[in-house]
Amino acid sequence: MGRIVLHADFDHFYAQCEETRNPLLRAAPLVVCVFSGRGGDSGAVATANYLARAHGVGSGMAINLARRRLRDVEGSRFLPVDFAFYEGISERAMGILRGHADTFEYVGRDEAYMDVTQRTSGDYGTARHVAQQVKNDVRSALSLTCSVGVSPNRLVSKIASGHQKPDGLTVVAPGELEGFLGPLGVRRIPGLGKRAEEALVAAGMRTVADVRARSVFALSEVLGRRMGTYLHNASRGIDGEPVAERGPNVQYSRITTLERDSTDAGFLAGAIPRLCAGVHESLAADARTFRSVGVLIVQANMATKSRSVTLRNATSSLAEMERAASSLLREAMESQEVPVRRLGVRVSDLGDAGGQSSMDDYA
DNA sequence: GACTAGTGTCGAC
DNA sequence: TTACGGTCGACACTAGTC
Repeated sequence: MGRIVLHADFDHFYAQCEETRNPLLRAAPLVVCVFSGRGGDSGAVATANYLARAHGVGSGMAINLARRRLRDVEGSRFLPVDFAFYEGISERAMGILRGHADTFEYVGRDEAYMDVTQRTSGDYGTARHVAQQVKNDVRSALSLTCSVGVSPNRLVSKIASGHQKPDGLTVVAPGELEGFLGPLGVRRIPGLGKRAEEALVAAGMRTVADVRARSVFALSEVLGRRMGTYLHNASRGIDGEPVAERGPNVQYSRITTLERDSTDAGFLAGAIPRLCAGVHESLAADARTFRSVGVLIVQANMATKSRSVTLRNATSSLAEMERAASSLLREAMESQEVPVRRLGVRVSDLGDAGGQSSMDDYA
């Protein structure tokens, strides 16, 4: 029996959350923003509803640019993100999705995979009903719409869920894989971003069908062996990755935009305690230890730099994290000529605190 | 050659 | 005319070591 995998993706999730709290927001363009610490409209767009998207506003865009695009649109609203509120809604949504899955995989606040092979006995008609039921349950419990893709694997279901948005339901049965994928632009393949797309277009490949026409060797020449092999399979709708419960984090980080660009090591060091405290809070909540500490620097020209160090022993000590981060920052700043815009701290090489570590370490 | 540590880049959400 | 978040995962590449 072939597998059947669902992928559910909530439409412009943060904007929809805001709309459930204030339904009047549905009537006009809505932009949910991450304002940086610099005041004014410094920051980026997290998401926008479909009325805003119709004016060319989308995720990742500078807030200022979004303002310009909606300058003449009456009633446009710009709201700051409220992650705690979205998280609460997400938990309830994920609970509903999980209830419809044999195996459930959380991907992010607004996205999940569900293996439904057993409960549908591998039948696509039944799977379509399950997908519709998922959508109905989410709508009646939370007043939210989501788009669902159904196919033999994660890869194609993910592409399918994005095929008809918002509120879509796209089923791609095993015999329809190549016909479904062929006309799509290469960028629709997950994991393939702007850079890879540019490289493929330069090599004469715009659609998935174009990719399929090339050998795995030709693709590897353009994108490297690993990506080439992945793309060769993806263009045929081949993906053997199982739906699996998410494992623990492999890293935790905090990054902040500084009040002003600076090369002053002392000023930058002032941000370290708060960043470390944030990282440590997440670490403590999950009872994890760390062995590697890193600092991240985003320069005023947006180029990035990082420095990291591996400690002798795993630890959960905030003081040790701060010491290591401060020293890495000092070291990085010695050769820093371009002003720094954003500063971050990251820990990795994680372990379980378990019983071997005293809770004093979390102090 | 195998392995590890460290750095930088890319991509998803 | 520009403008630009925060968090996480993965991997390419290099250098050093054995």
